[in-house]
Amino acid sequence: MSETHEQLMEKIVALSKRRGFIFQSSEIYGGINGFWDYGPLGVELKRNIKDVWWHDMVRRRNDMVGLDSAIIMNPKVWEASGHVVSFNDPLVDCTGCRARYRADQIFTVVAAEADNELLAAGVEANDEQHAREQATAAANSKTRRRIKQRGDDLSWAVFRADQGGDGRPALCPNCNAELTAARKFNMMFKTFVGAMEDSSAVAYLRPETAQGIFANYKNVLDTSRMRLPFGIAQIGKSFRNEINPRNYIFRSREFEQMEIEFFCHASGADQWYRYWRDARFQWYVDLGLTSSKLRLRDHDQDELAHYAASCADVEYEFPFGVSELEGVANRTDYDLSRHQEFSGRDMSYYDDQTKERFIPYVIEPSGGVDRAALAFLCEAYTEDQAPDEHGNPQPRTVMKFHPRLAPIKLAVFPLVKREGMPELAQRIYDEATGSGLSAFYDEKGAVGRRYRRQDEAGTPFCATVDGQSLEDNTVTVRDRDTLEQIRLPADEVVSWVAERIR
RNA sequence: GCGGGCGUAGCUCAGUGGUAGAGCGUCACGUUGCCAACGUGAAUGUCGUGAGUUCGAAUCUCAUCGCCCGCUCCA
Repeated sequence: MSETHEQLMEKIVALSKRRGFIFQSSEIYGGINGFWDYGPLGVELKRNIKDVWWHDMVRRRNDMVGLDSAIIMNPKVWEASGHVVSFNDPLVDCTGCRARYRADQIFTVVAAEADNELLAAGVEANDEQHAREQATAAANSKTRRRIKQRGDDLSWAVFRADQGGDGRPALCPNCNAELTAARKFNMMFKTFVGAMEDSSAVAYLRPETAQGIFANYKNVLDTSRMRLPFGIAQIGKSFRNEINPRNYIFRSREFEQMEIEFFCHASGADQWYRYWRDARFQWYVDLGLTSSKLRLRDHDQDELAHYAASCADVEYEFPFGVSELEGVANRTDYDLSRHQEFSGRDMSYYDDQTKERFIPYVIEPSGGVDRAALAFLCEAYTEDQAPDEHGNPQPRTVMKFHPRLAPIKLAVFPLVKREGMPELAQRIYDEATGSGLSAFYDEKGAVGRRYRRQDEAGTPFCATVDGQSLEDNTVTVRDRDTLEQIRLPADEVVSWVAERIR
């Protein structure tokens, strides 16, 4: 990350605090790593993101229904989902060069003839065969020749760093020093349900909202009269005990997800996968992430999780690097099959048309609300020039949020604080808030300063009551991005703004 | 978790052992008639937290918490 990118990120963080978008959690007690609070402007931004998503993905569609499932579920859910066993990363540290690795990706290869050890090396590899080849290739020429000569007479030992080699320590791929024993971190937060804090009372804070959808799939099917293909959508908090939260609100231990599980027949899964991948990408574009900073990246085959047939990431180029906003995956029938197996409940679907019974495939678009909020903050942050009272250009900081996402839609000012201007401005403000518009009234100080304050909050429109207003009942409306002003009848301002934030 | 950098007013930062500072912001009054830094005045800090050294610590030592960068990780 270059110096200027760091500085840009720092400016965005500073503005977010200064204007009340985002605060560190428990700041008065020194904070707590990986947790964040949203201030008055931040909560409006975040709520707008969720509202727009819910509107676009659920209410506007006839093939989607919503759900709000509990954060704490029966722990068996997480056994079925695989999180209890595999939602962890066994890690090892090098005692020599202090590097850290995922233990399941590190192999130690030992080749010996009788008691004479020819080769003992650590390598990064996907399986034993590759590990052996890589270790051999990395050895010096004399050793390579010896290995080739001796061939089958050699005894080989290849073991993974998290599985141990009969008491023999694993070796570092970088410096060949000994690695520490593997330590496991399950990333699920544990808690206890009820009065007894024993193993039978252990429960987990959900690491994803998706399982609440799968667990309710039958309930929804039986009660909503939905038929395939259809989706269930949910927005909610999830928790992951990240080893190392980083990059502001990007990787937090408590975060919010917007997830869809879209159920369909296996034969249509690939088509629906491509549909949702493109639709979700376009959603971000439509909300203002139009720059070249937004990408859609298909995963390579070897990058896929074991349950996924295909997967794509919507990525955004943050100041700290390109990172994932949302993942869209074809999860096949893996999840429902697992729940059928673990719960003993039938998860199949009967199609009256084709007389076919099957377990549906699932397409999962899974987005992070906080990551989206951060992307919109980064995208909105703009420094440009605006003229001062003498017409000389001055630097200006403005948050160019899409009007649908802007925390405040309309600010209302009296040009000066007298001659009845505050009264008319107040009436317009009351009408705005009364009709559900997020609005702000300000009569203090010079009007130019009030405009600039709203620029930092990202308010798209400012209405100003002036002397002429008192004669013909019109006001000026100023555009945040162009600074242009138009004159509108005072009683049309609210509907004019409402029109532009749909 | 390892290594490096950092933590002083709401924000950005100065202050290397002797009374806690600046700019911006905020608030009040005045001025102001459409785009920040006009005038006058005001508030704001256990110098991240806790211990230690010292006659005396923002400053030195240790611990701890948090932030940033790299490694690592990322369902």
